[in-house]
Amino acid sequence: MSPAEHPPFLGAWTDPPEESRSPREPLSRNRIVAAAVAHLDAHGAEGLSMRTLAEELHTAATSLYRHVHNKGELLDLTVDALMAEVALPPDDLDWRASMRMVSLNFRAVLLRHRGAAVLRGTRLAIGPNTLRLMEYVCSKLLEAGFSETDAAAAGATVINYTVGCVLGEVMPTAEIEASGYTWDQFAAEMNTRIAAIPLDRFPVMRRMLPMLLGHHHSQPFEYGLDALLEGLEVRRVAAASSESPPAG
Amino acid sequence: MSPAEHPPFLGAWTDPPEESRSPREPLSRNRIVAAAVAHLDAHGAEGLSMRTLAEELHTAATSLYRHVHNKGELLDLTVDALMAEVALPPDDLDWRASMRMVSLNFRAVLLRHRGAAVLRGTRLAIGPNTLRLMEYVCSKLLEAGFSETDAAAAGATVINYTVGCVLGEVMPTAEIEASGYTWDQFAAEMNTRIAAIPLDRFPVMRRMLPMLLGHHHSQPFEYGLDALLEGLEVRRVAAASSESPPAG
DNA sequence: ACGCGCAGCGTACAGCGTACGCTATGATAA
DNA sequence: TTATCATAGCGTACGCTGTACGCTGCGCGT
Repeated sequence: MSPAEHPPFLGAWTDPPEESRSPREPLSRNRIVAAAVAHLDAHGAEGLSMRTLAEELHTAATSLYRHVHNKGELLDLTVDALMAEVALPPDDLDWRASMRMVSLNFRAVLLRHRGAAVLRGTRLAIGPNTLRLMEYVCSKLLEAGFSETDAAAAGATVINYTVGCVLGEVMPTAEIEASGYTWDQFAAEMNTRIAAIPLDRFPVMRRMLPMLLGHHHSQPFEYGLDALLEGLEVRRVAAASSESPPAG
Repeated sequence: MSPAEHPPFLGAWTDPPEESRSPREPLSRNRIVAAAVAHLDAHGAEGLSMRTLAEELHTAATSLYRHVHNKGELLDLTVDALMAEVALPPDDLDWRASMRMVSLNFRAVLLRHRGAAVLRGTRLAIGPNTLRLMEYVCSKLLEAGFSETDAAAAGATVINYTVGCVLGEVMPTAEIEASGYTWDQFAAEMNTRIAAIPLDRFPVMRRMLPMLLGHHHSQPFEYGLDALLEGLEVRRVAAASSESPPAG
């Protein structure tokens, strides 16, 4: 039973490169999704193909289809998997602090996974982790006194605002990475592109575009978020007081 | 010179189907972009290929490249072209009414062109029409008394909120159209999918998901928009009063 | 009348998602 | 132990994509 006993016409016995001796843990949805997240993080939203993904998993492209109906489903699973990373605030915070924190955490996760963030903007992926997040947001709003209609609107508002902002923040940097520029080169390029456009039709933008594109830090995001929450609070107390006016 | 004089071995003389007698107006960026918008409106974000687009223009695919560097540029031009449709409010409105109106108009345009709306969420297209819109928003905010930093943040907030919401509204309907379901079938499908998920872990969502997905009307959007504007107003007056405190 | 520039196009290629059917492996029944 | 069978994995192939390249033929300047 020693290796030498194998008939030579089958070829010299060499250990098959390593994968069949430690028989490589089997494929699974989770392993595939994890690899997809990693690939998106490393190489951005473009250029994730079933073939390259399979290669990273030391597998054939078509093998993936045993675990995933099609690429679309894989992307949806990937988006939902990301949502699991969003930490939910502790229970004792009031609704406003909770929404603030969940929005910031959400944004942080999306910025940590810029490639997948674009997908979250584009695809409707309602999986368990997404539901967990929305469940938290809506129930917190309900228990704070928002009506069902208002809670739905307010929750959607917070989430949509967050996603919209992250897309706005991610797109420029995605563009930059794609073009191989540095931030400064890109800013210069932008300036020349602005200068090229009918010259003085946009005096304000000429000064402010860098500010609008260069969301490196979270200050503008928080500015809008806090404004939004403040407005929601006003509506909440207004609704609460008009709900039981005879008591007044 | 009558048609009958043409030598028969070239085939019987029939008018070349019509395109070479009225020699079809020449290709141009504008014509291509217009066709792209039309195609996106008619067939959704998926399935816009250079070949199909060329076919609609009675042209070969590669001819398009005489007027457009690549597909990406075409998509950017398309998005920017859409922005021209956003009507700007009359001059005499105050900043809040202006922002409200520009946001509603913006949303209306994106909903009118659902296919292209997804692109606006994904691509960074800074063309003249986009700049015109941002120029208006920012200058209105500046003249209302926002500082440059705050105007940039507030403007970005309004725009990003609008885009984020529209994406949230468009995605479900896009999903529906793609799957060929009706709205009711989709709702039912969603309910079964929710029911399939670990059953009672999401009691709130079970009731509220239809509300969250079924944004047929603009009420939730306006709810959040008005809240946002109210919060921005609070910040504006606070900044204005703290800017000249010695006068108090 | 001639020549040239350039819009338009035909062909070709690499890469994509994925349907289909074979193979080999590991669990189960006898 | 041997025989059976389900199924994970894979090789091949098809139709589609974006687009590089080089030809063609029309329209304008001379």
